Amino acid sequence: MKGDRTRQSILDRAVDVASVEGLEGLTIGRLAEELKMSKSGLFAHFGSKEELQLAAIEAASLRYIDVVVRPALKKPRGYPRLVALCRSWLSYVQHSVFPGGCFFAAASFEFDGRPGVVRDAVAAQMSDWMAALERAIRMARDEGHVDPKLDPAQLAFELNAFFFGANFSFNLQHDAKAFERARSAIELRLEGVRTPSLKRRHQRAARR
Amino acid sequence: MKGDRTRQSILDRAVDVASVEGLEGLTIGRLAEELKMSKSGLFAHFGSKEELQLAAIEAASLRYIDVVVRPALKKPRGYPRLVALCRSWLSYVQHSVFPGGCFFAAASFEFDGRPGVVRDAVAAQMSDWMAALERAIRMARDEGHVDPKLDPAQLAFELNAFFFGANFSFNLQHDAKAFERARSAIELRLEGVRTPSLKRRHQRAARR
DNA sequence: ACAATAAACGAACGTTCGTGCTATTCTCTG
DNA sequence: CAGAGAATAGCACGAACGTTCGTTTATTGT
Repeated sequence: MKGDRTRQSILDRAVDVASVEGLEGLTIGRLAEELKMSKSGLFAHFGSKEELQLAAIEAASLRYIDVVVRPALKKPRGYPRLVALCRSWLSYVQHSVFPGGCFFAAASFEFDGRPGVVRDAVAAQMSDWMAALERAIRMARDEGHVDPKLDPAQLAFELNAFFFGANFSFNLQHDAKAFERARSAIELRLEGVRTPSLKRRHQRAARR
Repeated sequence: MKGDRTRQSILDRAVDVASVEGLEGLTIGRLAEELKMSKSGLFAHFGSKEELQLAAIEAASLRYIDVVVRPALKKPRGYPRLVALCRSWLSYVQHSVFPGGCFFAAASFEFDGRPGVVRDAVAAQMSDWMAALERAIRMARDEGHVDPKLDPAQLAFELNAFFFGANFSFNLQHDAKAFERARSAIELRLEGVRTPSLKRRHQRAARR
């Protein structure tokens, strides 16, 4: 239907605006102006600002999954997929998939410390993401690619922190070395828990 | 002057509100209401909302330095001071020095991707903080407490990322293990670059 | 093609926003 | 203790906010 297409184009724009101005700073009037439609026409699609915010979070999540998660799932489970996930996260920020930096990082820091359904939705999305990251790590452990004593939640915490750090250095500080820093932090940590691969063992054995 | 006292109490409240609602969400009317004074009376202290925001950033910085930086400076330079800095950062968030979580983390993610003097002020404060952190690391290196090949800016990036991660896990996710996670991440990293202390060398030598 | 339905519009609502004025009250100081 | 100057209050402003309304224009199914 026509309405669905319009709704989608509204949300595409809303997500971009919100990544810059914040979900609270996102305004119906401004959005309508940018899309050259009436406030009331736009408003009717959602019924309230809060519903618009929730829909924007949902739309942002789809884009996020498309750009960050899905490509990494093509890699074989275990270490390669985990590395791919980290790589695609950094490139997701580097290529400004959301013009204001990572939508969810921004939303997380905007709504922490404030109650409400919007905050709950943001927290839920972040939990989903952290769970996905943790799952990738657990698989790498179960495949024997990393130290079996490794706590997946702990590593997920650390990797996610590096992602936030990269987003911060790149978008606020405009640090040219932002991704270099993040990459080497991640690499050091991952190499630290990696178990020597069969291939490498064979290589070492062959050398003798 | 009476005005100075009033101004200070306004800023104290403004900083708290802004840490929850954001610097943009901070509103003169609401602030005046909470402080039981008139909008215009409050307004006269700053002349514009932007000036209020800048003053709030300044006030938040003073509180931050007081709570995070200054206590750590009492420790001897080098590794002890670096550890103290990390500890006081975590406790600063744990004790909700700002009710909405770290003021500067929130402001950083609110204003990244948006131009203007407020953003510049936030970025400058964060640069100062990162420089201070880096300095503490460099001292530890110069004192011979950590690996001389260590890049201080790199470690500062990583520690700061862990701080953001702790703030996120604690304030948005309400993860009970937030600080445990952050602490062990920090400890692992610091122990990794630490040079064996003289004391420990003596201990090891004595054991033989 | 026509009736039914969906989508978009324009105008207005009451509030709140930041920002000016002008007047009043308070607080220091001589 | 009086007068100068700072601090605060009161009121009004235009603009923007989210929201509601009745109406008009498009799109759809038959």
